[in-house]
Amino acid sequence: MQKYNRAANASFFVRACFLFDRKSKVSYTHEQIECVATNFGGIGLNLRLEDYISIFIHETDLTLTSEIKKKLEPHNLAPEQNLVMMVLWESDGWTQNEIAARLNKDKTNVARMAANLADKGFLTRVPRTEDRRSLQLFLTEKGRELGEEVVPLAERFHNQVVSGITEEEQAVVRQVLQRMQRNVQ
Amino acid sequence: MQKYNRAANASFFVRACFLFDRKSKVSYTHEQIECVATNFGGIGLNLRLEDYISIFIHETDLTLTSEIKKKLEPHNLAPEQNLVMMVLWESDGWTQNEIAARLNKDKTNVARMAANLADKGFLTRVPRTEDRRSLQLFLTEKGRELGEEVVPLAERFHNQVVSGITEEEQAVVRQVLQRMQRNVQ
DNA sequence: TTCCAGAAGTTGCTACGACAACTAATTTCC
DNA sequence: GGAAATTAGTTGTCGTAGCAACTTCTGGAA
Repeated sequence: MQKYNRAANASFFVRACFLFDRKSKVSYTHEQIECVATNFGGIGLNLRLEDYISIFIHETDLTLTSEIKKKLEPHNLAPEQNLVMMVLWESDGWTQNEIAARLNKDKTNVARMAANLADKGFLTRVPRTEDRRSLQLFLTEKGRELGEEVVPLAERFHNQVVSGITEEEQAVVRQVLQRMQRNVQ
Repeated sequence: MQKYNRAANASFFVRACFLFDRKSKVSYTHEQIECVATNFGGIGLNLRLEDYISIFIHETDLTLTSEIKKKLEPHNLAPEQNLVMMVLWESDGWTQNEIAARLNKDKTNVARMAANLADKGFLTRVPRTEDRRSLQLFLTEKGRELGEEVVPLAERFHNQVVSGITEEEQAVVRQVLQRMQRNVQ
């Protein structure tokens, strides 16, 4: 539950406020920051950690992943394993490589997830007769039944995530995140 | 480099288009989707993978992380290790627990990162005299010199990420992501 | 037909992230 | 003053993510 011992947070900012100038050349509105450190170390810092939007995106991702993880745990399913299952619930019989392409994931990880899901009895891995290198993934009855519970759960989670956020805002977020991806590639 | 063997992507969509109805109750604008599967399996799917904004956020995070990872690699620094160093470049002497609070990270992972960074010679871990449980992290000369190169690199990366994105758009993204985090907690 | 390039999948390794369970040091409270 | 609770840090485990190197299989070129 507790990532760090709570007192540390207060002490961090107390010491920061004590040791450093309260004023800084930039003003910040992020509420968790109580005061702004001035850099004495000689290294020119123009940005603070709170300014890096990539850090904020990362934290958001972790928060969302951690919550869906909790909801999936009772079903013996990890978040990314769930994505493999989601593809199969749309329709099964895809090869691991096709699943990897669909999910934009590394084939090695998809292979490990598929092996794990097969161990749990949610799917079977069947070598393709026309190409014995390929493994097709088919839902077992257990895997199909799992979908009856987990698909609604996933959709409820999505609705929870976007509740109170307008379609326009969602569109802006998608477009901006897409642009960020293009910007760095 | 190549996450999956490229042919699989084409084959996924070729088969999907062949097997499934091209029309669907919902229309999508995400360009990577060529056609829309209709669900035959009996499981009621109202959302497709492309609709889950959390998946999109996750992919964005992975893309950004992977790019900064490449840029940091020549400096023998991993992305999250870099965040620990960023805190220390602001000012050093924080305990591991304080660093964890500042970065909103699990103290176990901060401990391992600190040990790793100490092995690399970028910092030293000094037990505090007043409380011998705590380890304070201090930059070594090597660690301080690293900042001279890496801080500008990180700031250039941030500018690259947000280039062509207005302040207003960034504000919307921050506000929406914040709301999503609140929505699930 | 044989050989070679490429494709599908696997194994091993490193880096996180999260959690449980642990040691050791420090506070709290009776 | 001493037992109990709390805190800082560590170790182990599992689930991703990404990369290198490998085997096996396939299909195309000579």
